[in-house]
Amino acid sequence: MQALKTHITLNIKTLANELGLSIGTVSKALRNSHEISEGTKKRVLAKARELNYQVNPFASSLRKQKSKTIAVVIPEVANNFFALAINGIEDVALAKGYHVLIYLTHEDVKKEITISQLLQNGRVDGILMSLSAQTKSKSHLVALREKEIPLVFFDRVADEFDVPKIITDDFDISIKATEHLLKNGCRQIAYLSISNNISIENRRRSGYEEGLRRNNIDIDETLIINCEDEATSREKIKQLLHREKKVDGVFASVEKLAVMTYELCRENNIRIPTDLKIVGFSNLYTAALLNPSLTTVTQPAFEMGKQAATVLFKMIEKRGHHFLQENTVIPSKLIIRGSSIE
Amino acid sequence: MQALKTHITLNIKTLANELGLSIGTVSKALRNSHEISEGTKKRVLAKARELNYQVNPFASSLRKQKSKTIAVVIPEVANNFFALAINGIEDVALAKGYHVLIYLTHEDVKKEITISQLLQNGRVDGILMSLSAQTKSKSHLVALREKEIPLVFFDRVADEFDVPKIITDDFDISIKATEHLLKNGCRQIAYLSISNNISIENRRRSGYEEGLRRNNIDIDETLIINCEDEATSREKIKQLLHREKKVDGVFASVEKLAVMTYELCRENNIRIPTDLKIVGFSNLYTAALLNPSLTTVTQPAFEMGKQAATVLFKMIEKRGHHFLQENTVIPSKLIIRGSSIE
DNA sequence: ATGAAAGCGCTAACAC
DNA sequence: GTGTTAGCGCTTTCAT
Repeated sequence: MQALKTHITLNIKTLANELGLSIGTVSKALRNSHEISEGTKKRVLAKARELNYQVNPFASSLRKQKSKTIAVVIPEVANNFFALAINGIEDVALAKGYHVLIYLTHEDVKKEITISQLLQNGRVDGILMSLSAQTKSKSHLVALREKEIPLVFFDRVADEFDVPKIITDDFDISIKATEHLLKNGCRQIAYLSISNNISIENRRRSGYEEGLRRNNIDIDETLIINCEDEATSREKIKQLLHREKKVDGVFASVEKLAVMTYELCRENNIRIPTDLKIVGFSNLYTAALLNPSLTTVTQPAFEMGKQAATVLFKMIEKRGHHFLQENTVIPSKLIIRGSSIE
Repeated sequence: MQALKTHITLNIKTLANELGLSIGTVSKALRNSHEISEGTKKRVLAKARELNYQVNPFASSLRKQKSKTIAVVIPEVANNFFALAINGIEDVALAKGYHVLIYLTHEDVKKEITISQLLQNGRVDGILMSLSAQTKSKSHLVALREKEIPLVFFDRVADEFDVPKIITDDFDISIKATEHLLKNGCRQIAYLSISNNISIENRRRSGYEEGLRRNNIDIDETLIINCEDEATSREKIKQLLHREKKVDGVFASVEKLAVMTYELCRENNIRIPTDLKIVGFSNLYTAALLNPSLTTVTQPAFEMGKQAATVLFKMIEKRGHHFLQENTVIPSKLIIRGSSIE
């Protein structure tokens, strides 16, 4: 038994009936086809507005095999970098008339895999992704590629994976940050890593090591702390701060770890910058107001999001896959504040 | 010999052909219908997994008139409150198998209206919204209601609009915050308002006024600053800090304004808390690390998001029931830190 | 327990 | 310049 229709659905058919036109004509008029006379177009548009007619997106998507939607897959949203990147993405998407679906992995590769599977069914025309700290295997990404869904990485990228990537100059800026600490007297500089599985991380870490090397400082593996596991990283950093051979500098590869170090210093009466100097990757908008103000490597988060979306739309529109080499590097800034100089 | 790439779409029909079943049977098996024998279900599921078959979401949505998608419409994402709220929302949505579209108004009511229009076409099954500071007229919301799209407000709500609302105890906590400043010696307390058009704002402001009233302090309208316009609010606050009759306390209704006050105090050599005491609504996770640490009214952002989504899904599932009275109030916490006590 | 078939609302190829 | 119609892929009623 068919459910009673309480009110007539406002579809292209009712619109056509109202106008005494065929649905084909109305459809074309709505899409501003050159086949249709100006007069008819005007009439149709006026009626559509009058009745507040909206095209059914599912019927349209089904027919056209396009969703006008992109997905943004990121580890976290309560993070200044990603929040700003979303702003950039949304900016471009809005201008293109696209919708933005958001998926959070919470740094959990299992979620990343689940989400990647969800996105294989054509729900989105393209995907912007920043990998979770846990991600090692890339089979879920391969599956996406096999479905030929345009994919762009930003910030947390898989180097060996052949898609466009939007990154910052992690290596160079990390050298700069490390040398800045060295110049300010640090000799035992620890590196706080968010993972050792992701390319971004390796690039930052390599920059740190290169910075030491250039200044003839031996690399001490025990100063490189893997803070992948949120639960244990606090304890690891605490131990680091209390080790016999005093640590006098910390380079944090992500904001969260810089803040954690601040908290631990406070709890353990370690003075910044006197006892310990700190530099951290961060888009914290209160960096200058911290006690002491935090020296940051500030990423062009908004620009990176914007650029990532721009490249993705190029791929979506050109359906050709000649963007594989397109790697965009946008420079970060080292902003020197109180935490790294006396 | 490589075969020509014949683009065979993996749809329910190919799946049915592979299995030697009808598409109807396959469809039912996939949805675990009781009409289908266990054996067939197993066979279908196995094959679906083997071929990595995924239901086409648009065909399914078109047929079922359900999108399995909700929209979140918020003023900003680079804001700790909203970012945490999204976490809560995403949490619930994921568990329900729903997708989350995100729309940012950037506090611009024009964008809010455009977005509301976009969402009238059935693209989403429900909407979670936090109003822009500019929003006065509600006709765009009326349109949404006329289309019978489930709608839930959170945080920035329109009081007079008959939909479920998830808020915090703005009035009570604002009294508490104001009285806290009074107890600590403030007599000229300014209130920084993000708008005078939105209910949330009125509730916070009323709490501030009630706090003064209870302590027999006259309300001075010149101490209530409307910071709706981002461009001019910095200047307004600056003037406030320099007025003849010295301001000795500031209650900021949103995080951004508290931070702005910090910045201005620094620039103008005003000492916190000696010269000026500050309390602000904020979910800043570095509040304790600021110089001085910031006394905050901390909202249960994650919980509010979660609750908002939960109520929305109730509405979506029960189609046309009466949640109109359902107002949920989740208490905030006043966390006293260095900016408000000597 | 399975199959056939009618449409969900739209677009585009083709007919006039 | 306008109309007709065949699907897009799926769900669901009804028939078997």
